[in-house]
Amino acid sequence: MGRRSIKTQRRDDLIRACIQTLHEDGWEGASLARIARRAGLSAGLVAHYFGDKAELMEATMRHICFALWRRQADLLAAAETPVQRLHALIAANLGSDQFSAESTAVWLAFWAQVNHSERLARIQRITTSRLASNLRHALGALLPRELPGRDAEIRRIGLCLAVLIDGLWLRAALGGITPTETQALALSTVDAEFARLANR
Amino acid sequence: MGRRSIKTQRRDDLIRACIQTLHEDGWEGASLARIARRAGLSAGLVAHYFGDKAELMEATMRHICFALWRRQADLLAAAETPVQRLHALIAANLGSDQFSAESTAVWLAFWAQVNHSERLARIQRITTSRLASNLRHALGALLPRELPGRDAEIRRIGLCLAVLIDGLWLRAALGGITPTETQALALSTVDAEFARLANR
Amino acid sequence: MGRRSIKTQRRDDLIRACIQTLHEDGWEGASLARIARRAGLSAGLVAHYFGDKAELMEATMRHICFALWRRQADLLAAAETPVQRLHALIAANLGSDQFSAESTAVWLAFWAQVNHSERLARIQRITTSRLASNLRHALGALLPRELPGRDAEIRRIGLCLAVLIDGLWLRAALGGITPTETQALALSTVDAEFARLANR
Amino acid sequence: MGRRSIKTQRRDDLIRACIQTLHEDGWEGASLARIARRAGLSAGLVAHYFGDKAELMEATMRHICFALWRRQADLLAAAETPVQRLHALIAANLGSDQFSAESTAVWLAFWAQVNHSERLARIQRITTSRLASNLRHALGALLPRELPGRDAEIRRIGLCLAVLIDGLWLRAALGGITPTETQALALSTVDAEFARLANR
DNA sequence: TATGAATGAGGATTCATTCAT
DNA sequence: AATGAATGAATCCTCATTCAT
Repeated sequence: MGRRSIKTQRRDDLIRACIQTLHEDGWEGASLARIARRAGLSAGLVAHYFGDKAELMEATMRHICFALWRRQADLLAAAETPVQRLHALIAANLGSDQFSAESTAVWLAFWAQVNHSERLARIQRITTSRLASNLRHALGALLPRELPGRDAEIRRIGLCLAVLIDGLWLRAALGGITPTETQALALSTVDAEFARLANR
Repeated sequence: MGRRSIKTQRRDDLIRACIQTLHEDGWEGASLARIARRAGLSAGLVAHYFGDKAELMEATMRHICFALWRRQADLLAAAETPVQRLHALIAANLGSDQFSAESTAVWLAFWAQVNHSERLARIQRITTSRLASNLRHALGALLPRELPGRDAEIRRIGLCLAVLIDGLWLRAALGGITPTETQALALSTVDAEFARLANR
Repeated sequence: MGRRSIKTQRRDDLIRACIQTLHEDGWEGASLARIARRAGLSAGLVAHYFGDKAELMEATMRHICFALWRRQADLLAAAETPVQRLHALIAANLGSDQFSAESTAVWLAFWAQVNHSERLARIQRITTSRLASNLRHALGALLPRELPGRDAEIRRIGLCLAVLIDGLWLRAALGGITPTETQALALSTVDAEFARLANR
Repeated sequence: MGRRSIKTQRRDDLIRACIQTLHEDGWEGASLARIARRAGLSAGLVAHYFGDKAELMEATMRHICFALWRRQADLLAAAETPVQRLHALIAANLGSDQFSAESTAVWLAFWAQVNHSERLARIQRITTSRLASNLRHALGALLPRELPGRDAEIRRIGLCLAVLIDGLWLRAALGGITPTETQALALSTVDAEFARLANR
């Protein structure tokens, strides 16, 4: 399969530099000059490969999302039981590979832009709804058929978990939590919810 | 009651305009000129009253935090039982007065800056730890003394609630949730945690 | 009646510098930096006073047109007979005050932009049609009522004179003619047209 | 007759694309990238075939001039009487083939550059003086030998016609005239001049 | 012959900030 | 207390040009 084309290579370099710069300097500090310099390239090349700063940012956000989606898909594919599938989703979202200082900081930067860029908003909506749908699907296989208010419970627990995951990313981005704690927290919340259902 | 001094009045006008501008135009779009124009003042006045753009932003964040802190204090003061105190905290953080599109959007903008401004970071840390401490205090009065691993449980449930609240703010800022749903979700999560404890 | 306001003064300075720069460096060479430097101001001030480069250019074109219109109006007002009115129009358009190297070069620069700026096109159309209407009006008082095809003749001679004037401006801008020759040429063309009418 | 060399072909493609781009986007909008894209070639090729943007522009102006010169020569060659020769010149300059929106717009773009490029100025001077000389020659055969002030009259009418032609090109470029009107106007001006001479 | 990678300069524009009034 | 004049730096972007392949 040979070497990647220069175009792909350069785009990757720039996206990687963009992520690093967003992490270290924030959205405001992420000027094209700085990003390009970090990538060892000239600023003009961004226009050449992305056309626009906005497009570079969009590509960067998509890059981060793809990594997360792929991770989810991989872990889901390896899971065999419903419980494993639920744990796979938690592990994918809170695993140390995605849940790094860089990734979370970049997400934070993007979240702040979402309301002012329809393009970014779209990517964010897709990511959110994909996780929600995966969670509901996994929960659906776990809750007994005859449970009263089953659908509502699925939605509620799914939303709770998704919100919890967002909150943990946020906290990680703000520097108040370690990856290892987070999975335990999410898992015990699942336990608690099941306990509540059993208690009814 | 007397008139507020002009200084206080102007500072308030500018902070209010700053919030509105952050909401509508985001951090990047919030230039001093725009903020001042919205306040009906000239751009030069910001220097007069705040010295700096950074200081205006800091004051704005403090303004938002104060409102949340005061709300928490008010509702806590009105609560009589431990359960009411816990509900008061949830109501203060997720009540429709704080949990508005404006407030959440402004928080989002600030979160993205926190890692690049020690001053903002300090305010954020105070807010976070104040809520955490309030939550732990309220939970401490609810969990039985003899519960094994009591302290760890308090910390865990407190963290879970705090993270959930952050996640809900985030989601509200991104436009995927209504205020009314959120309190129910938080309350039912509390129920679930208690159910889990009872189940052990 | 007192000094002009700073705003008016600065706008005038910039417009004057713009004209000079267009003359010496052409449209392409007329960067904001160069214009501002010639005016002894900083480049940022253009935004302050005009908002835009396009608006500065528009104001500059309007400035030139105003001067021409005013000159026409002044000379027309001083004219007493129909013949004097016709000569007044020629004198206004080809007089040495408007018909200078600077003015004609600026017109040349603008003409080249007219097809790519609706704003400039509008100003150009107004100028053209104002001269045409003035010419037709003056000619109307000169041609005998009973002349067959009178209206068509008025339009034709008017157009001929207007086109001749444009052509002379163009030639002046390209450096091939002196102002004094031009009025004689225009006047003799008028004579020729009248001779043709008398000959019929 | 054989195929034209690739070099000639490519140069022609680029010149044609340059004309079209000057027409549609004006001098400012005519970047090498855009011109090359319209020609279906890469931007780098311009350097290969012309060395320079300036040289491409020069070649383009020469291309337009050649077409006009050739047209004049063809029509002159077909003319048999002095009057036909004069009409031939008018027809060549105001015929619908040269007098098109494209051609006039390109001329306009070039005129605006002439004062800032000696190379372009030279081409423009040649074109102007060639037309003037042709006109004077044709007029010389028409005016009676014994006419007092004959040489001055030739120069004057020649200049008048040349200026009129320029003015008509200008007006066509600015979009205020149709080709068919123009020849009639030029011809009737010639009539008028002759009437004036006869009247003396 | 042709491409497109790469650069660096230059342009318009925005903006926080300072200062005289 | 308040304005708005003025600056200069920084940002994004466009572009002509060069060069390796």
